Amino acid sequence: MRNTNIKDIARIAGVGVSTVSRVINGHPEVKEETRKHIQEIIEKYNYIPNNSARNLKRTETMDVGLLIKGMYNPFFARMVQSIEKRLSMAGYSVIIHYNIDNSKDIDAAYEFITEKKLRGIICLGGDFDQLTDEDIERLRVPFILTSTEIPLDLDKTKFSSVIIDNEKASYTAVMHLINLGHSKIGLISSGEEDRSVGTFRTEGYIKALRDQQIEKQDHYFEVGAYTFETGYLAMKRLLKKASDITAVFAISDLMAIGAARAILESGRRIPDDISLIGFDDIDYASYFNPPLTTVHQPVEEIAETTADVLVDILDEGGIHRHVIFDTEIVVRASCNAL
Amino acid sequence: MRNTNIKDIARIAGVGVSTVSRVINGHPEVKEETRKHIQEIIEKYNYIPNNSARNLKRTETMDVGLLIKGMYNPFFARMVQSIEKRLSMAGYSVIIHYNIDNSKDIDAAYEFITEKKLRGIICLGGDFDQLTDEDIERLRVPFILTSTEIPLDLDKTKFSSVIIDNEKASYTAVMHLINLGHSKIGLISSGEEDRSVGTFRTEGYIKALRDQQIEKQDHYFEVGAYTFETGYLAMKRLLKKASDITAVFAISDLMAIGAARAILESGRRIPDDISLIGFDDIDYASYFNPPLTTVHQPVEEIAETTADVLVDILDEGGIHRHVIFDTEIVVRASCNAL
DNA sequence: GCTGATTATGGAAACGTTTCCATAACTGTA
DNA sequence: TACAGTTATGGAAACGTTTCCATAATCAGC
Repeated sequence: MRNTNIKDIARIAGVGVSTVSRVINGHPEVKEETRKHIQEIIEKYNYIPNNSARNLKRTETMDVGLLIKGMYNPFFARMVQSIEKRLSMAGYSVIIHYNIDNSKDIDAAYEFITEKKLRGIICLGGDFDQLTDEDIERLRVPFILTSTEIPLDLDKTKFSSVIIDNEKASYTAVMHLINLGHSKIGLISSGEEDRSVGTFRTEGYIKALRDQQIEKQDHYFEVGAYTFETGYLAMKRLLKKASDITAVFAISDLMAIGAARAILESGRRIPDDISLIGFDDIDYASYFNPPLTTVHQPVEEIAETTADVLVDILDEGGIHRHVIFDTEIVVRASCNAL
Repeated sequence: MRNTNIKDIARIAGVGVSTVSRVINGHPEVKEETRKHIQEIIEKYNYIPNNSARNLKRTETMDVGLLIKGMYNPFFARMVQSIEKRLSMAGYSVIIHYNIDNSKDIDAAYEFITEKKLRGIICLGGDFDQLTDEDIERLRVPFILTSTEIPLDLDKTKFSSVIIDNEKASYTAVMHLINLGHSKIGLISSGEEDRSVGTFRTEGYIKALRDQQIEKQDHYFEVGAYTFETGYLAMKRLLKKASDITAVFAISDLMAIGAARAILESGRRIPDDISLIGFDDIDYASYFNPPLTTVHQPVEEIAETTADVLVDILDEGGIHRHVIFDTEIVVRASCNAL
């Protein structure tokens, strides 16, 4: 059975197709009476415009892409939900895609956009250090980065970003530990090279130590990949080679909680023997035992802003912008004064 | 600048549009030589077919919907990722939507399908107890349920489901506690009525007690909503009115971990004073302190099967089916023998 | 009631595909 | 060489909209 189309409605209502089209799209130049009449017919016959035809004619879709880097992560999951909510309220369909193979994130974005004819794209995480102006130009649609680091030397008017200052956030986390009297502070960071989220959080750690004239020890440093498992493993290595540390900063809550397991397994207590601080402030953090002190990211605001920026550009012809959110330490029970 | 279209390619290649179309769609009746030639032109000009036009002509899209019930939940987040992976490999775009308002899930599904012209829909969670055959008929596209309970008296040939036996799983969890010597067992379930996931898990609890001739105590029962917070609050109430319980079964890990916080805050220890068992086996369960004994759901297999069923129906004309996965208790450190 | 301006409406082209149908170009056989 | 049968190709209609342009209807001012 063929679906009813605009012609059917026009015929039944005894008007032209253009008038029906105008009613559907809320154009003002239709007589109130006619509008009502057509509206009724539409309701009665349960008519829903064909999106493909619409998109074809308009030469654009109402689809936006959400490219998510890496494996499952509760912080990202939270972002996805809030972004979707906002975007769908604005009438857009959100097509998600996880870039889990190792293709360059920018290439994944390009393919995603062209293949699905997306109107815009939001990248959640990912590594864009090698990004060039040409890469962005090639995309042809609004490009928004979030939860990642943005490269230097890029034309800032050609893309948007909604991020935090990772170095600063990290600095305050380590300062928190130092203020508590710690100087033997382990670091569980991520293994990336280039200017990534991980390297900036590492920078913050280094800077805090330097500012406080604490000598940086290379063997206090270990690497994971933002998961429980890798945090656990990194902590085990750390405990073996740096058994004198009194505090640990893990650059994600997942890794911090993984590390906690290793600490506990070794017979040490948190925070009595080792203080522990994480990063993100995912829900898990406050419900961990002991409740985890961590760096809070305003995930809800970040997500909403990210979506709003895209909608503003798409619907209102807004310009690209770069917003940086503040983070704050939320003190719970996983750190002790020395 | 207009995008290159099939006519451009045809003109440049010196062939008809239909031949180009045949090449694009891999039809066999094109001479190898011609195919090669056209292929080259396509590559050279970076031509990508317009999906809207294609969809319009074919009168169908390549979009499938993923309707997610309720707020952020790590179990669902995990499912989303695996389902997307599978579906996108099969060439489908996955449009997500969270049904967070209180509209009936089946209505949300209907709107989602018609509005976006979806080829099929997967519902993650949600309440479908009032579902009728007519509701499903109205959808007109393959309808797959997962992580929910499916109503009785429905024509099973008209939809698919990929689920677990909630009552049985719950039964084994409580039996585990009973076998450990517990008889004063608190229950933190969900507040739904009807035949929902929560009621079935409650049923399993009741059945286990009955089978072991343990009298059911109404004040051992509390209600939450699958979140840390509600689990915490439920446990606080439970502790107040049923301070003699020696074990608690929470029907989701999130609630179990929330409950753990309340137990710990009250000065009691886990498992020494109170044994605790959860449900789902999210990643966090094994990294909680103490590691949480829980009911393991094979989330990866469930997700993959769900996606595969949909693809099979869509691409191979497969029939609807109903698969039930086994669960198992994974014993960790949150339960003690009495 | 006439004019000119304004408002409301209808017709048809165009968006970029796919596919049916017709025909051209080849094959192999007699 | 002629023919039927196959294979390869091209043309054009159709999918369901939106929007431009033309025209019909209405209105205000005299």
